[in-house]
Amino acid sequence: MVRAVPDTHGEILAAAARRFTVTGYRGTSLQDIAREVGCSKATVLYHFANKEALLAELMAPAIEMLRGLDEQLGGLTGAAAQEVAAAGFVDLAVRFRREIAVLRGEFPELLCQPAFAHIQQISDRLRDALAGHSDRPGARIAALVLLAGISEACGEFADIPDEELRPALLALARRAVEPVDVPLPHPPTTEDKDS
Amino acid sequence: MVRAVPDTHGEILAAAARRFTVTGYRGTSLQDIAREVGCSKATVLYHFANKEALLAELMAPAIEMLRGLDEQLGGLTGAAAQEVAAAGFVDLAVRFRREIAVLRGEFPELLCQPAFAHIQQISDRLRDALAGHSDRPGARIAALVLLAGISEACGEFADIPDEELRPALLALARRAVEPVDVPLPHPPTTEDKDS
DNA sequence: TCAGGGTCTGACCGATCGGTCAGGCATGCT
DNA sequence: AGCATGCCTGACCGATCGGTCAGACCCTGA
Repeated sequence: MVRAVPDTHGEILAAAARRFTVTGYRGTSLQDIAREVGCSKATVLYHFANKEALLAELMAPAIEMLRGLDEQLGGLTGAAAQEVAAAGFVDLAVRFRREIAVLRGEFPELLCQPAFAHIQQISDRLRDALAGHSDRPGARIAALVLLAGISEACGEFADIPDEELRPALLALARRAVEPVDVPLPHPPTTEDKDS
Repeated sequence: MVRAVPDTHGEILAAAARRFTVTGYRGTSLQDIAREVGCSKATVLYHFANKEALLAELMAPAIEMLRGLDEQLGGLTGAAAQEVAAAGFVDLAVRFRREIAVLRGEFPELLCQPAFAHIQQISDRLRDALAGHSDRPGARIAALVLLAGISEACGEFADIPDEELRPALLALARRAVEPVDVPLPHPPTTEDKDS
């Protein structure tokens, strides 16, 4: 036994992650987290400035990976952007499915908080890339449904190992995105948007 | 002017629908709804027994349609079940996108309430049908992502007319579901589950 | 004119929320 | 021994939540 040091900070973080995935961010009180750790609510607030700071520290790795994907997507367009966006987001969703599940349905309110300032813009760009930067409604709808569906559903795949979940989601994403029409021999007419 | 009768009941219902779609069920207080209507919180609770009853009356038509779809799905299997489930759920999502958006992320807690007792089982059967009643992980994952994605995203399509949204979602659903392998001339081997 | 029922309201309730604060209690350094 | 520091706690705070209640305000019919 090298160390019996309690590491309360980490325990609180882990307990919060567990509770948030079950009852959501707003549905979990600091009292709940403290009870799960076995300490007082004041102790939770001793280790974290406030509830939002707890969430921010919990989401930091996922957000960093999302930011990295956004940079990769910077110069890409069309089918290349679709492929990178799909593979990158599937990777992110599989690895951080627990963290993403925390945001279940509370995204709109949460990303108003300063800690998640640019997430909305990043996910907008991610959706555009997945749609092949097309403005056809079908492409945008498919991209939005796919992103929302993977985000929403990945939390329920806790029993499926990563090496099985990842290819299944990726195959689904490749089927689901509306193929971009650039490689067609004859360029599309202007009526395409209304079809 | 045949009637200047206020119809406060209906106004409260409409205001609640508006607020719920923006800030969610738990994120909307009775005070918020009362403020939007222009009456007191006590008036809201005069017309509705409690907050849950308000939600139940708001969701009733959507739930009834979902129940009807469940009955249709009763005797179907394979590709037929997939097609009916996809078309039926897309119809439901398009028509009741506002109501479905209310449940954003609060599904797990809400369907514990007695008013939504059997919704969980119905949506489970809907997912099974969409997966062609296959137990392949890929099929179940695709069905779950599709249902969650449409539910989650449809609330953001307020600006897209029904006649445009419906075929786009239906085409996406048909692309996204993993095809059931019954009609194949050569029956699949047992390794298919692991591919 | 008055009684009665439907509609609405302000005041209030207990519970719970996130967050603050003074102080207790070890431990280790001087 | 005395002191400082880090960790933790119970008690408390104001705000807000869903919900209750007695009574005011109409309108209508006898």
